This record gives sequence, C-alpha cells and structure tokens, in this order.
Amino acid sequence: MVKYDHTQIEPAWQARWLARQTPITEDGDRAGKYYCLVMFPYPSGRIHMGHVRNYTIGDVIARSHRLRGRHVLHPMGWDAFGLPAENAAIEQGVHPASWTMHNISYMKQQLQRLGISYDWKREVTTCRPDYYHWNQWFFLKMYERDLAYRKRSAVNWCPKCRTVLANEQVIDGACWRCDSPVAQKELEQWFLRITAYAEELLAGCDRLTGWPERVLTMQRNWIGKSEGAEVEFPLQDGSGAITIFTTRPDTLYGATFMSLAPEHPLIERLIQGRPEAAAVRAFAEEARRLDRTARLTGNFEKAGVFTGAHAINPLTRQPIPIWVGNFVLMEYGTGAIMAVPAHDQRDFEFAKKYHIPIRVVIQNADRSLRAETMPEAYTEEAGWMADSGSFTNLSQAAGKTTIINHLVAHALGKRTINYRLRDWGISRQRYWGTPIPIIYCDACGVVPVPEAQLPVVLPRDVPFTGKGGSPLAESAEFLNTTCPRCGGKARRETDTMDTFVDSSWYFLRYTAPRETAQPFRREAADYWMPVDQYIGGIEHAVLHLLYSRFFTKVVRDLGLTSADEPFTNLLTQGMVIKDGAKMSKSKGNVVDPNVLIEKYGADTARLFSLFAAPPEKDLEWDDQAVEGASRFLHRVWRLVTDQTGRVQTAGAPPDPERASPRVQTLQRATHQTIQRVTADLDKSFQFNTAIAALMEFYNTIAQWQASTPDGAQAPAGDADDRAALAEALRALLVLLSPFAPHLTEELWQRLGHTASIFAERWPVADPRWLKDELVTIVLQINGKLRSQLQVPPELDEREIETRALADPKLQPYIEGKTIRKRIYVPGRLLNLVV
RNA sequence: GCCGGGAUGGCGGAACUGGCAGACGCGCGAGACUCAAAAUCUCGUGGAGCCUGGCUCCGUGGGGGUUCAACUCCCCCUCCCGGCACCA
Repeated sequence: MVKYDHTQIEPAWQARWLARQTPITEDGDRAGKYYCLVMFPYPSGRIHMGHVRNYTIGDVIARSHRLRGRHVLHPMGWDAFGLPAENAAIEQGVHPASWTMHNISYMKQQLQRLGISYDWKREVTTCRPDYYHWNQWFFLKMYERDLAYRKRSAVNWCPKCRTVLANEQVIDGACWRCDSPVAQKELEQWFLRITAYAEELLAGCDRLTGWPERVLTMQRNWIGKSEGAEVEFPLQDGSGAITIFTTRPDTLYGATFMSLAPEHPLIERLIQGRPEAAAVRAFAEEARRLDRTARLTGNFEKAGVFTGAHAINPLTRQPIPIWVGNFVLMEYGTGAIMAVPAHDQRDFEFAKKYHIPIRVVIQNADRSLRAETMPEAYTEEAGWMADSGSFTNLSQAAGKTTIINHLVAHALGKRTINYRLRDWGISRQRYWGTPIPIIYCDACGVVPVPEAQLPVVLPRDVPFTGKGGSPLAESAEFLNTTCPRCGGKARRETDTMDTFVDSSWYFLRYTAPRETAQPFRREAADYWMPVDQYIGGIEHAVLHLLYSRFFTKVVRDLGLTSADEPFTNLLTQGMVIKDGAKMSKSKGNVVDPNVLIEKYGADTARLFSLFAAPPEKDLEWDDQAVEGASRFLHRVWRLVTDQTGRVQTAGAPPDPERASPRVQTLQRATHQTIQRVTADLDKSFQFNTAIAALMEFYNTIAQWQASTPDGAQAPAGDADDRAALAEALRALLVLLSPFAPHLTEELWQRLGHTASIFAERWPVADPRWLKDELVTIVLQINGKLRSQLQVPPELDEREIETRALADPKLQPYIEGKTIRKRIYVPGRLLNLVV
C-alpha cells in the first residue's frame, strides 16, 4: 500500500492546477453566476492562521458552487497601500514599493500552498497605477458632483501614525491601527460626502437580509438617525434668534433654559458688555481644552455658566436664560439646545445644580408627577400633555405631531432629521497611498487634474524621514507643476487618500481587472455584481463595509452599474484563538501556517480550521484536534487505496427494490450523507457538521467493509456489493473535495479517473434511498421515555399502539391505569398519558 | 443606560418546525498488535445510585410558566462577549 504523503501530493497537484490553463472563472455556466469574495489582505509579510481560516471558508464555498454547476468568480488581490510599508521604509530603509511587492509574492505563494482556487489572472493590486488611477478618477467624479470637498476643520490626529483619521477609524478615542490616543488638530482636509447617502444607507440596512444582525445594528447605530425639529428661540433683545435641534418638540413648554456649545459663534455677541463676559470666556476656553477622551466618554463634570442673556420660549413667550454648557457639542445638531429639566435627565441634574425652574409638561399615566418632588426626569415617550396651553390633555404622541405642525405653520421651526454620521475625511499626510488629483494655483485656486492627465503617479524618490508632514511635499519635482487652467505656476496636493478608498470598489474591479479605459466594464459588473457571498472579519462592520456601500451607490448614480448594494450575503468569521487569546506575536501564541502545512499538509490545515467551530464563532486552536483531522484524512486514504481494485471495474449500483439488505445499508448511508452535506453547506455554511457527516459516513463504510463476506473481498467479488462501494467512495471523495482538494484529487485519479475531480458534478441524493427501512418509535408514558419500537416506516398508528401496549417494559406503567390521551407523531414517538 | 449576540459533558461543539439531549472530533480508560515504544485498530466514556443482562433518578446559566412533551416557546433574573452612548 502506498502511504499518504502530503509532501508529494500537494505540490504536485498545485502545479498541475496552476498549469492547467482553463480559466476557472469560466467553468460551469449551467446554473447561473456566483460571485464569492473574501476580503483581500493587506500584504503585511506572511499569512497567519486567521487568513487560513478565512480563505479556506471562501474556497470551500467557491469550489462547492463550481461543482454544483455555477459560473463562479473567486478572485484575490492585495490591499497594498498603507502605513506598515512606509514605516518599514523609515525603520529599515526599504522602499515601500519593494517591501510591498516582496510581501505580495511571498503571500501569494503561501495561498497557493493552501490550495485555494483563485483566478489569479484577475489579481488586483491597489498600489499599482493601473488601479489607483481609478481612485483618482472616482475622486474627480465626486468632486464634480460636490461629493468631494475641502474644508478646514478639527480632525482626529494620530500622533504616532502622524496622520489624520476618519471618525470611523477612532475606536474609544484611540487610533484603530496603533491604539494611540487621538488628538484634535485643525487642518485643511478633503472629505467625501457620505452624509448625502445617510438615509439610503440606513434604509438599505432593512433590505440586507443576508447580513448578520449585529453588523446591521452597528451600521444603524453609526448612522445614528434621529428625527425631530429645529426651533427658533428669539433673543430677548430682538437681535436675532438661536436655532436648536430637539427630538422632543412635545416638551417645548417645559424648556426653562438654553445651552450653547462652548464653540458656538453667537456667544461672543451675547456677552458683549455684560458683567458675565469674562467668566463666560474663561469657561468656554476651559471647556474647549477638555481632554478629548474624557469628552468622548462623557466622563467629566457637567457644568455651565450663565451668559446674562435671555431668549424667548416661542410657545410660552416667557424669557429663559441662555447658558453655555460644556457638554453641548458643536458638531451635532445646531450646537445649541433647549433644556427641559422635567423630561431630560441631564437637564434635570443641571437644573438642580444651578437652581433653574422645572416644569412638568408631560404627565405619566396616573398624572402624579410634581416638579418639586420628582427624583429624576420623566423621559418616557408616553403619557399626556400638561401645562402646555392649547395642547394640554393631548396624548404625548399626538402632542408631538401637533406641536411640530404648529411650529411649521407659524414659521417658528421646521421638521428635521439629524444624523450622527459625519462626512468621510480622506486626506492622509503620508506617502504610501493614492495622490489626491488636485492642483492649487495662486491665480485659479483649487483646480482638479484633468482626467486625461491621470494617473497622478506617486513618485518613487521621496525621503522617508519619519518626521511627519506629507512626504510628497519634500519632492520638488512632484510638488511643483503648472496649472492646467492658466498654465501658471502651481503646486500639487501632497496628501494621499485614506486606503479605505482603495477597498471601497475593488470588488467591481475584479469583474474587469485589465480594463484600461475605465474602472471596470459595465456589462461585466452588471453580470457579476452584486457579490453573492462576502466573507471577512467583523472588525470592518462599520469601516470598510459602510464605505463600500457608499461607493457602490455613488458608482450607481454615476451610471456605471445597476447594483444598489455591493454584498448580498455577508459571513463574518470569528477570530482564531489560542490559550484564550487572539494569536499575536506579543503573546507568543502564534501558530505558523507554514509549519502546519509542512507537518500535516494543507488539507489537514483546511479541514481542521473548518471542523473545530462554526465559521462565525471564534476558533480555539487545539494541536491535538489538528491530529484528529489528519487522522481522518489518513483513514480515507487507506480505505480508498485498499479498495481501488474492487471499485475500479464496478458497474452501476442496483435499484432499491432489488438490492440485498447489505447493499441497501450502504446505499442509504451514501444518499443520506449527500443530503446532509448539501443541506449543511446550503443552510448557513455549517462546515463543521458537514465534516462530521462525512466522518460518520467514513465510519459506516469502514464498518460495512469490515463485514464483507470473504468471497466478496476479491476484485471479482459480488457485483452489487462492489457497485455500492464504488458509489459510496465516489460520493465520499466528491463531497470531501471542497474541504481537502489535494487528497481527493489524488484518490480520484487512483480510482482510474482521467479528468479532474473538480470537473465532476456534485452528487444528487436519490429520494428513494432517503427513507429508512426501519424507524425507531419512542414510547413515552406521561412524556417520559420508557421504551422504543423498531418498525417499518409505513406502519400505521393503530398497529404501533397495539405493539406498544404489548411491550413488556411498559407494563409496570400502564397496568391497572386508564389511558387518557395518546399523542402520536408519525415516525417519531407515541406518548401515552395515564 | 440603550441595542445586538451568547451560556449544553473534562474540552471544541451537535440537536429539523417543541418530539430519544450530548452527533462528530479531542481527551481519558480498557484491550489487540509489538521484545518494547510510537503509529494503527477494537470497545467504553454526562452525573449519581441500585446492581453487574438491565433498571431508576438527576442533568442544557438560575427561578417561574405554557404543554402529553421544552436546550427549543413565554415571563423574571444572573453572568459573558460585541457595539453605541452627555447625540439634545
């Protein structure tokens, strides 16, 4: 017998698959298209176990759909711009381009060693000018449509990465990449107007039924829609008004003061010449200096200062004091709020602290609220309007709409919607990214680079000092240019784009990766898009997944494709854990995929990473369980190679009617396994149970084989027996092939097939074999299991009951008792209530 | 605080639409092979008790409920993971 030697088999098949020039993307086309995409990696150096798991999941999905006759697109590429390359340049003196390209070729080779079936002819690398050309092109299109704009604003600054971060890239006040605390900085920045799509991005969440609920929740939270009204509060001195945003216009009669953000532009005018002026300035100054992380977490003392000025409550016509509050955010709403102590907990505390009146204007169900005795604000959106002029006694809900209508009718305010979502700041003060295609001319101002001059190529000779500031500004050759409009002296924008721009449309580029005249071809994109199955980590729940949805909508509105959403189904796979923690160099719990592949082979690595846990859950690494996966593959190898002689010349298996009981047993197992594995893959990618079913199937075949009558052992043994075995082994191999492609391909050839196992069709379960010959009927007395009955499935209820009543094990329970009720579940159980 | 997800043997995890809880794998125990070990193969393996065929009771985070029957449905609670959070 030949031993299973993955070191021989795997490289040989990888070479043959690669050499076979048939474009795998064009295989199939019998049952429609299927676009299977796994988030492309940043080429950081080498593949880690998380990648192994991730790409294996994608490969099993792609291979199984191909076997089932679909036209499958399964591409791979590189998210190749980014900071690590630039840091390597600063630390080791390697150019980011060489560092990146070197990593790509190494990681590509690693992916090939895993036997992942990518269509490498469609490989996309974002740091190449043929790709980022189109980043620039999209930027210009957005600029034309006012979806890209420049503004000076306070931005998130990571002091370690020495660059700006988008709001989405600040996690708990720290940099998403390096965890450093984020500072505020005033800078001129380019923004993409993602807020123009806020409503559509939010509404789309309801239709993304193929996405995990928690990702949708995160996106909804992030967009943070709140509906309400903007209301004008006239200043008492008649010199204008303050506009506030509120979600509770029904509480307007209870507004007893106002608060402005410390940055609010109106403050200076309000305090002009008042005795409070100095104190207010000092307070605002201090509030602005408040530690950003404290401010982000709300972890500071809420305080305010009275400006001395008053505004008029537009409904009560009463003057109310205007304060400045350190908790009011200039970035949200209008930077000014009306404060209703009785119905907002924060306002309540503030009013108590500064002795400001509290007015109850919404009563609870039993109308028992009294301003003097309330221990806390009543914030329920329920109850009855009180003390609210003509609105008194309306229900809270009716009051809300009626008051909004009243405000609109009297031009006191308007219905508005506010979003938490901010525009996407994309300027980065780093080198290794897409140059922003803008030119600044002293005469003409901001001038976009004409499309014909794209791409604006990233220059290679730039000093990497690590001192901060945009490295491109150091390159005189890049910086100095002529104005495309007037031909005069001008300089280029030296910031580069956030790398999330690159990954926001790469899935479109895969549909026509070598296109040179446009980002992609419409027919190709319309054929393949949307991605049927997208696979990646949960860490991109808001970042990449939100940006990609935004880009897709922009691209659609540019008339380039008809897709509304990029990804129909999303699978977020769990992390790979060892010793209770995420694998990381600093914790020293890393398993190197190369070592694993050398020792056990890619098939074992693949099988284990799918078997140990369902894909969405974290996977706890277990070296011993890896051995288990390897053992299973060895057993399959031995079983098939031992039986090759008997199986090679076997004919077709017999019909159920004329098969011997022995043959029936195996046939039934074969078809039930086909059914189970197919269902597990279809349902929700339950690879773990699919593999378990294959293991059980192996166990059945091996036991069946061990019980073969002596005479049948020979190659010329019983024909039906051999035919059933042949069918079982063929099914076993094909069903296992997406998981363990090398082993199954090799065994397939050894069974005498000349074509690849991947040219095979996925087996279809024959319904005639799915019925059991005997079913077990559970016998219960009062719902407790007391006995079992083996009966043919077609046996009727009456006969089963007769047999049950005769069952000696039931006698102690039914003797001398009256049967009050019988519950019969066909094919499952009979429950007698006594 | 709000939202989402979760809790099942020693471990990873199964269980259709309410119908035999613990599939499959790991580990562990016993045996076979071997001079021996490794590898491999066979059998056993939720807990407790009676007893050695077998039987009984308990058991899916905790407490109640619905039902002939609950890991599954309903109510309350605890703990864990993730997200959001002075957002007006």
